[in-house]
Amino acid sequence: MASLETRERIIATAARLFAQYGYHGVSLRQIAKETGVQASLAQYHFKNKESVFRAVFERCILPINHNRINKLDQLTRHEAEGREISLDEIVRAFVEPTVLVARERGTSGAFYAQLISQITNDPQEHARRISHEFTDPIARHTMAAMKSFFGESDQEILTWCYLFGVSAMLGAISRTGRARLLSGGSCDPDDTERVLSILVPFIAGGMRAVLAAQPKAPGVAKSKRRQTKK
Amino acid sequence: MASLETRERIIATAARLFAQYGYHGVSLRQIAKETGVQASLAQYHFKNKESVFRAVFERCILPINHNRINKLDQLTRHEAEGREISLDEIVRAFVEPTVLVARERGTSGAFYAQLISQITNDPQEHARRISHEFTDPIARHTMAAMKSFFGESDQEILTWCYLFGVSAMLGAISRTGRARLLSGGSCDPDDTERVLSILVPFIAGGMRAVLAAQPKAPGVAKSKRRQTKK
DNA sequence: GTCTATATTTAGATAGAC
DNA sequence: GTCTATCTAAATATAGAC
Repeated sequence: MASLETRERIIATAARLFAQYGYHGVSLRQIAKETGVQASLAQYHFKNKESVFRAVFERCILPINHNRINKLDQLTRHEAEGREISLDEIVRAFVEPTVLVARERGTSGAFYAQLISQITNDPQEHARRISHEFTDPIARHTMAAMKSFFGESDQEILTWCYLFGVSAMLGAISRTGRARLLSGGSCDPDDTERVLSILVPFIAGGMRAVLAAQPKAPGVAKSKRRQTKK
Repeated sequence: MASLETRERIIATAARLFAQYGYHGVSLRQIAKETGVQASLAQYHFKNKESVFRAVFERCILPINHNRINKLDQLTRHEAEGREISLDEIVRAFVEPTVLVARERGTSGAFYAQLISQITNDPQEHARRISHEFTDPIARHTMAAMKSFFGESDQEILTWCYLFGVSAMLGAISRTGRARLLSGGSCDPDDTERVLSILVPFIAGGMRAVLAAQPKAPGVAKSKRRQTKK
């Protein structure tokens, strides 16, 4: 087997195992064994566990971020051409790529979703480093796209709303079986369009309600803000 | 040192370590060492790692759940006495106890918050068992209190909204430093009243927006639903 | 690039002395 | 209840043959 092929196979196995058992729940030996290679070979291709995890997460997050940026930039272009953009459209642009990947069949998508879920709210150093490198830039990009709804000065509310939105999305993509269980079977986590049709208005509506509940900032003229209704 | 005292000290150390490094990131030996006892003593008090984790999580979740039930039942009583209850009040009743514990000073509250965050979206067996035992009952209790806002038949939307709300709360209590970082310092995660004043309308407003976006169920008379406005 | 072999640590768990 | 001692399994990591 060619070297590059082996590397790829190790990454695919690692994605599955890290998603299932978490960073510390998996050993390099286990990854090598389930890939069908020797442990020392995994250590030849990646020198340690963290670099395997980085490779896996990079594989997971790059296409999602690419997709998110494309959708956001497309909305920005439409706006420049005069069409009015709704907050719902921006929210959909930032949650849809992840939700779709999470429900892909026959790919590592479900594992990727679980990795994102693990990294996002984990306080550990290795998780913070990865989140900072791979997800902070796209966070800023998304927040910039939402900024005119929040008023230029309101970085605090914008940030909290973004973080609450991202977290809500994690509830939609993590495979705990809890939605089915608590709903008595009426929730179908695999029906992505249905999930998005609830998740998107939840996040966008939540943001609008927060804005409506805040006392208006004195220095910001009303005309400088976009309206928040659909 | 008395036996019960030692047991308690082990639990306190374990809470800190599990919160910091996750279930697989901690060994019994490490817990024992940092408690200042022999490893075999930890194995005398708890027979294995999972039972230590269970003891820690139980310690963490019982007072929070107790507080949540009290607040919800108080609202139900007020409603029986004729006062109209808002969705915001119910949401606050279910997020406030956790957010307050998460920001307590001088207790294990911050660690407890991180444990809840770990358990909630983790697909692993040990996490699912604990979540099922300790958090599903309170989830059903909370959803029952929200039911009249959603219509009796709409278990699906109610469940998704509850899960999105819980996840959004996790974004508010996990200590990743991301809020401060992305906001350029204007977010203060330790200002609990401020965080709640954004989190509560976010969740309640999200739920209202989801309800508003759904086509009305044909069999449910409008009079059977509570109004969803504040 | 892939393998065997091995050095070194650390893990979970138990037996038995006090 | 607390300790020492120890078993067994598994981890990371490296050296060196092919």
